[in-house]
Amino acid sequence: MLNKKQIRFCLDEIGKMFPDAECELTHSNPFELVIAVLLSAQCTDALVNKVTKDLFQKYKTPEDYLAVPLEELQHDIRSIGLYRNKAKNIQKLCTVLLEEYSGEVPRSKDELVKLAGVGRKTANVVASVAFGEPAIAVDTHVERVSKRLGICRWKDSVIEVEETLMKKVPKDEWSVTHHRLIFFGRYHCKAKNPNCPECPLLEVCREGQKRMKKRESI
DNA sequence: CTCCCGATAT
DNA sequence: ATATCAGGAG
Repeated sequence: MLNKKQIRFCLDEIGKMFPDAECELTHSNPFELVIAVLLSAQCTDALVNKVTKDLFQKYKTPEDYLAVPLEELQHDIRSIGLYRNKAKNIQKLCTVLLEEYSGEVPRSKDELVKLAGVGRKTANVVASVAFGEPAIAVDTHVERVSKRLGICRWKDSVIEVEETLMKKVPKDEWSVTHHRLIFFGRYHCKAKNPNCPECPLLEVCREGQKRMKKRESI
């Protein structure tokens, strides 16, 4: 496990690598962001953006998503994958938005996670990106990177990872750090071929050092 | 825990 | 061919 100083080093170095890390899901309001993040489960941002380009032209409001049959919405998001669950959740979510929140996206995480298809990660993203609340959404990248670096333990659950990050990262850096960890995981510390040889964190990364040794022996 | 699921990179 | 992708619900 990394100590406080080592974690500070990691955050600073990752900050240098990705100073402008931000949400890559295209959206122009909180409602579009909720839809985009919901769609992004187990799917790349690039593909979500490709689909939402047309989707957001056709559907502007919760009413619009409820005005078409479920099958039509399924068809419109089919290329995303998991489209049956996602289409159903979007219509459920829109119903609740209209009935409980007069068509607006609620700001608090507690309200957000109650919406269909919105779990802890999505709620954190929306709270952070749309409403400026300090939050650390733990997705596949944040989890993998935190575990490889030794910011948390390998066996930690996503909630434990989130709690550890909130404890070890200053609150005013939560949102930036969250995005930088995603960029680091997406473009450098990738699931398949992490770029350990060119990693500025190699000196503190046990996983990276392990992988480098494995390379030498081949 | 399993299921949902197509697109893309490797 | 197979792993992976800004997960969530039952």
